[in-house]
Formats: sequence, structure tokens, C-alpha cells
Amino acid sequence: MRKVDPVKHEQKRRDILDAAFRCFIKDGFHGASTTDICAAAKISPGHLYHYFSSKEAIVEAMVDMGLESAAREFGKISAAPDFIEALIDYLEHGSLRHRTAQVLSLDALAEAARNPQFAGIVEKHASVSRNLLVDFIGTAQRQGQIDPDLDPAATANILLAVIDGARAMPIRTPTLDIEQSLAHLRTLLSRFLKPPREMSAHIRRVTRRTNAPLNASRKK
Amino acid sequence: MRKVDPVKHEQKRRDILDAAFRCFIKDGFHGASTTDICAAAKISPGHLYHYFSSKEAIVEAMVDMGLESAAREFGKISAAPDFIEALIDYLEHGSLRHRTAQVLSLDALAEAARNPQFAGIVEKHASVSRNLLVDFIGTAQRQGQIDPDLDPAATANILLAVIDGARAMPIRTPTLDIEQSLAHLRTLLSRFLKPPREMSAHIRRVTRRTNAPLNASRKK
DNA sequence: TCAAAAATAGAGAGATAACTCTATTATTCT
DNA sequence: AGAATAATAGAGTTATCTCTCTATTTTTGA
Repeated sequence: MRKVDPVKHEQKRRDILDAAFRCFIKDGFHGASTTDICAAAKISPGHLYHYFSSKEAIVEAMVDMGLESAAREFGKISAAPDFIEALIDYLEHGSLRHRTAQVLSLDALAEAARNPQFAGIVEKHASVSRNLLVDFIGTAQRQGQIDPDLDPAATANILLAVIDGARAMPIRTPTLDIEQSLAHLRTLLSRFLKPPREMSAHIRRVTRRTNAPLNASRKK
Repeated sequence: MRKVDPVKHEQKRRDILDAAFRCFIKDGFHGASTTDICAAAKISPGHLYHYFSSKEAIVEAMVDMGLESAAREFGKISAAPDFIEALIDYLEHGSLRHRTAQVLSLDALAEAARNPQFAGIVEKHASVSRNLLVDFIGTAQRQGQIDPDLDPAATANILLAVIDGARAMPIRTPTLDIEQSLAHLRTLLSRFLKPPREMSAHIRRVTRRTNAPLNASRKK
């Protein structure tokens, strides 16, 4: 009796997923057909459905894989010595310059807004990224690199939003000056994250209570 | 000889566009079929194609209309007395709370990354929004409300990115604490935009040259 | 009033999509 | 070695999609 070889099987799945990845980048989740994927993977439809039960299953596995590798990439930020510079680096290569693969992130977002199954996947990976950020923000706060009055989870969400927003920049503005954009993003992040240097903790606390940019959410 | 009534004709087009809008929100540009749109507009396919030459023409007209109204909404920010508060307001109602219609923005972005025709439309409207922002940033800078060392166009692009990023927030994090998120967005924008208050212009200039968050792009 | 053209309906053509079914080849366990 | 089963191929089914074509009703200008 022959048994399925899990290594070969997994490898084949990965090959198909790679081909699907290329197709989806080019034409989107709905635009790319199973025929396209079969052609890219150089297999027959029968073969494709031997490995995946449906096109949706392919999309899900691919998004899962894609987000996983994105999260892995993302984890490197936490390991870097300068948090903000690492973020800027991530924005430069992950969002502003390397446009192609990032389109899928937008597709996944749009799909997640409609398809609950998808929403679960996107949510799961956002949660992983957020947790990584929260940990590091906490550490950086204790080290005095980040304003200790910022809520780590809320700040992490803001940073994720900035990353998403940066992805849209070259699409909205194809003539974007990347260097200048990076410089301003650096300013944005520095000013947001760094503790107000020139004031003592006491003065800071009083000033904040007056201008109340942070307390608004805590007033309840 | 009968002549086409431009008012009635335009109204009918608008009705169809409204119906298409609802369909596209629910199922996306590719997910919604012309049959769906016909059903929603209560017309026959023959009728539909009497007003639009193709589905793509419908999508384009709709995105154009949608972005136009978005830009109009956006123009109100410039008219508001407090720029940052107006922005926060826009983020709250335009991005964080009113999720449904905003999905189309993601769809349009994803489509623009692939379809040049679409890219042109998205680009055009981004340009309108950017110009509005640039004007107002310039005014606010002269009034001392915004750091005069920020480049208006680059800053406008950053703000557009923040708006886009905020749209992704409730999708990435369905349990998002909106109040807290708004508070942190307010901090982000305040710290980024407001001129460093406590320092004199001279000291500021020297400090900046040392830390050089802004000069990076100008060094060439 | 009535003819010309616009507005509208709806059947259906033609293309393509996802997926299935059967057949063939390759591999492995006993 | 050979039976059992995995891997693979590809034709074909069914559904659906966009769009067309013809026919009918409504409106309007002279």
C-alpha cells in the first residue's frame, strides 16, 4: 500500500502556492483564474484540485503564507537597535519601494472587509504583528526611547496604520519623492514616539492635562 | 424629431450609479455582476447598456463620483478653524466609524495598482486632495499653527497616508477602541504638525541640524 | 396628430469561470 | 513482482458573466 509522502506533498503545495502568488499579484484574487494558476504552475486542473479543495482554499493558504512571511520580516524590527530607524527601513523596502507584492495586502484588506473567513486570517496576523510591536514598545519605553505615556497597544495600532498608509502612497502618487517621503515619515515617527525631551516629567504631566491629547480616551 | 433630455438622462445615470455603488460596496468591483446592478436599479440589461458602454465604464464613473464626493467632504477640513481637530473629525467619521463605504477606497487602490486607467482616476483625485491640503498647510504655517520647516506637499502626502492607514485599522482590528485610537491619532498629528513650541527659532534650527530628521531629504 | 427617436424589456449568444470525472502513469509497500 | 494508491492529465459539465439584438412602449417635436 502506497502512502503519501508528506515532504513531497508539502513541496508541491508550496510550488502551486508560489505560482498562485504570481498570478494574484498580477491580476488580483478575482482576476486570476484557476486556469491561469494551472498554467503558471504547469499542471492540469485535475492536479490542482488534487492539492486544494477550491480556489478559495488556495487564496486562503496563500494569504496565510504571505502574511506569515510578512510577520517574520516584521519581527526583525524588534531585533534592531534603533526602533524608529528599523521602522523607516521597513517602510522604505516593505511599502514604498517594493510595490508589487504589497498590492496583495490591499486585496486582502478589501476581501477581509467582506469575507469573514478572510477577516479572521487578516486579524490573526495583525494580532501577531501588534504583539511584537507592543513588546518592543514596552521595552523602549522602559529604556526611555519612547514616550511612556503612550499606550503600547494603541500605539502599535497607529504604527500598523502608518505602514498600511505608506503602502498606498506610491499608488496615490506615482511621482512620489521617496527620499523626501521617508524623511517626513521619520519626522512623524520621531516626534510621535520620542519622549518630550525638554520638559521634566512633572511639567509634562501638567501640560498634557491642559492640552489633553492623550487623556481624551481615558476620561471615561 | 425627439431629442434626449440631458437632465433626465443624467438623473438616470446617477440612479444606476447609486445602485452600482450599493452592489460594489457589498461584493466589490469584480464580485458584483451587471445582473446584480440591473436588479438593484430595477432595469433590464438592455437598459443598462443604453446608459453605459460597459461594466468598466460603470465602475470608472462610480469611482470618479465617489472620489469626487470624498474630495468635497475633504474640502471642509480646510474651512475649519482648527486644522488638526478637523482632520481628527474626518478620520473618525470618514475612516474609523463609517466602514462600509470606505471599503471601496481599498478596492479602488488595489485596482489602481493594476489597471492604468484606474490609476489615472485615483491619481487625479489624490492630486485634488493634496492641493487642498497643501494650500491649507501653507496658510497654517504662516499663521504659526504648523511647523514651517515641513514641506507642504510631502506633509500632505503623509496626511493622506495616515487617512488611508486609518481606514485599515478597523479591518485589521475589529475590536478597535475607537476613542483611544482617535486620542493617539490626535497625538500623532499634533506632535508631527505643531511647531516645536518651547524652543526659539534659532535653537530649533541648530538642534534640527544635529538630529537632522528633516534635512535628510535635502542633503543632495 | 403622428412619425421619429428615446427609453425600456428580456431572451439569449458567446465566452469563460470553477470544478468534476475518468483515464493514465508513476511510485512504493509487501 | 505486482497490487494498491498517489500523482497527473485533460476533456467536459454546469453555471455565470458580460454584452448584443430585436422587439415594444413612451415621449416629443413639428
